[in-house]
Amino acid sequence: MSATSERRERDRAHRHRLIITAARELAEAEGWDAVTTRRLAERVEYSQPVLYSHFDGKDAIVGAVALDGFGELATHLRDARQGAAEPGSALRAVCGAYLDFATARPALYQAMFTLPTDLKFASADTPPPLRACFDEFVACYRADNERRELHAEVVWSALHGMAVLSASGRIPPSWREERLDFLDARLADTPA
Amino acid sequence: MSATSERRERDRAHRHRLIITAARELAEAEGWDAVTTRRLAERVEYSQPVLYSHFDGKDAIVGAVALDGFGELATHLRDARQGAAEPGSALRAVCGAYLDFATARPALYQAMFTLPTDLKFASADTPPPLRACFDEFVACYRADNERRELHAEVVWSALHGMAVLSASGRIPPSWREERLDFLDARLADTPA
DNA sequence: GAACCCAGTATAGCGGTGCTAGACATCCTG
DNA sequence: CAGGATGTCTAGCACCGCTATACTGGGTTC
Repeated sequence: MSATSERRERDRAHRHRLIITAARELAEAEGWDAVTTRRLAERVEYSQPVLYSHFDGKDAIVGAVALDGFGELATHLRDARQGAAEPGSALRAVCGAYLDFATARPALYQAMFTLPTDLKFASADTPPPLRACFDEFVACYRADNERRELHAEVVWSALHGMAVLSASGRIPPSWREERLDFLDARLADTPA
Repeated sequence: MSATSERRERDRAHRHRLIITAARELAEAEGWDAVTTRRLAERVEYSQPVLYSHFDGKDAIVGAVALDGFGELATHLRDARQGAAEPGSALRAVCGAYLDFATARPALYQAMFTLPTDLKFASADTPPPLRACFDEFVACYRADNERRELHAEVVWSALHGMAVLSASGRIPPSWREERLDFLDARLADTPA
């Protein structure tokens, strides 16, 4: 029983990932409106009910894509922070990387922040990748800064606001760099 | 022909508003998912096609509700700014009023910022109420500040980010005041 | 005053949605 | 090799946004 059931479980996990990546590719190619359960099923070459044996519903699929996105965003931010020439420029680098991510993968960003998902953010069971993203902002402040978490929250809020307001054309995309410089100048850690 | 047709036009305008307020009330009571064209038609006691004689589609109805929201937000922000004891506390008052509005009317705020609408924000034809909201932030900075518009954009972005991130439970709602104080302290106009 | 006309309304229906019950096949187990 | 569990598909439900078509009742004209 073990060998075959193990293989089945592998196949199942493989198909699980297949559904997630197919949903993401379809969304990035044609937008989330095009991601219907029928089209998704057709794309993975299974019938609709199979999707429901892997996920509780469409929202859960979107949530799985979003979770992937948080994982990628976390590494993206970490790379930017660690690649900064000096500690003082870490925040600026992370902020730029954040907006890059949001504009480069709009569909993914949409799944992470504006689409209805099954992701729970209630309390201690925050998904680790989401926490990892937040921690990248926190890490831009000195450890002895008692309010570094609060600062990180505000920075993240500002970046998210800039991302969605510029994506919907409510603020002009032209002065992106100036906004980022301003944000960095005003919200960065005060040097010791 | 004039008297009756004028009355008809009045009736029509009245019904136009009836649809908008019905959509808004339904959304605020049961969320936007519950606002379907059928339920909305039933609520205004007309049949579905009547909605389409007033609006291009559901998105346009949401857009009309959103436009109402921007008008209300503008006056709300103006009241807060003008009610500030001294010019130096205007920004703080406006920011507080903004978050109050977002948390007090979540469905309305959703229509204004996250739902798909027909509102055009492309270029010069920005809807006046939206421009009025933005101008309230600008007015919190001195007129000789050359970058007051840029500052206003960043403040608005931060507030919007705080509104949606706390509404979705990604940042804790507890430290709201501290975040606002921090935002005001760092982003306010530098005194002359 | 009667015939006409037309704006405005409702009925009924189209193609699509997310989701699921039941029939069916396929493979492991005893 | 039969029995049973596992897994998949077909078919369909209730609902969605939206619209073509039929109808009706008031205003206009002869």
